[in-house]
Amino acid sequence: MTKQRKLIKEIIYASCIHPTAEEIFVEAKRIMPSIAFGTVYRNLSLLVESGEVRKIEVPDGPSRYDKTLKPHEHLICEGCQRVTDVKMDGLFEVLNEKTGYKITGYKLTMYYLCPKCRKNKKN
Amino acid sequence: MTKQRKLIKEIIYASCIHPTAEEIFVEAKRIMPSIAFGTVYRNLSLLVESGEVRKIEVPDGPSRYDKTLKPHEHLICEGCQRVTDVKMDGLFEVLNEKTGYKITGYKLTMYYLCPKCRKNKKN
DNA sequence: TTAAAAATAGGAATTATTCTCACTCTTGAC
DNA sequence: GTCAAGAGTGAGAATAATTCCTATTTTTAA
Repeated sequence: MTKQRKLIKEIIYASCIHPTAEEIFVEAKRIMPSIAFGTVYRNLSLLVESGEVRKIEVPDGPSRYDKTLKPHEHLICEGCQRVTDVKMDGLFEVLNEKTGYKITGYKLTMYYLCPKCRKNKKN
Repeated sequence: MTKQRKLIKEIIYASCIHPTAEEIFVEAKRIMPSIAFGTVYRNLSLLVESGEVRKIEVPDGPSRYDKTLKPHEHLICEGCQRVTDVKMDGLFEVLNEKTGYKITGYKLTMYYLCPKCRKNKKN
């Protein structure tokens, strides 16, 4: 684990905003000014592959990255695009059963209107 | 509904391969040689927005488009990346209940190894 | 039929991401 | 220690997917 990769992982684990590669890069550069954008991307791929970090694909925007401490799903607000975590136990089993296939993984993203945006829409 | 949009929708509805924007463009151009790539993208967005067509985001590849006749989910093979449909009733209710939020929509993609790829991997 | 509005073709521009490569760090055998 | 091999980095070029721009064409509706 190089110091660059360690730093990138720490930034993700310290953040609660599900940062984009660019946001991670900016924060990393603040701490280690020599770091390159390509290094951030390369290490993000490796961290995702090793399961230490999760990639969230966002429609019409750059991917976001998340820690993998506890399994959870994502809710994206259709107003402000902000990502929220939501715990949901036993979904894997439900999907395996419902499909009848041997599923190796899944990606679930749900959409809603967060309280703030619902309020704004009314006005 | 312009004739370009109609053509694009028909191509998607006639296809069973969940075509990419490019594949749609190639087929559309065969029938209407003057059509432009930008027109395909613009109309795909409009068709998705109106709910006539569904967009499937594929990790590490261009998005694919699908008809919306019957509700169903998608299985992507981790070997060949091919997309397969799978019917799953009552999932919306499950998610609404499990999360406790008023969900407006969701996107579920499941991963597996299709029979062909499983066989190839063994050899 | 004619003016306004909407959509198109074609290509340039943008965005997110990956690739290339010269250089710099380890690291482990001697 | 030191030297060679391999892994990883920084900087920027390249690519892929998609969106944007604009002059022109088509449609609409008065």
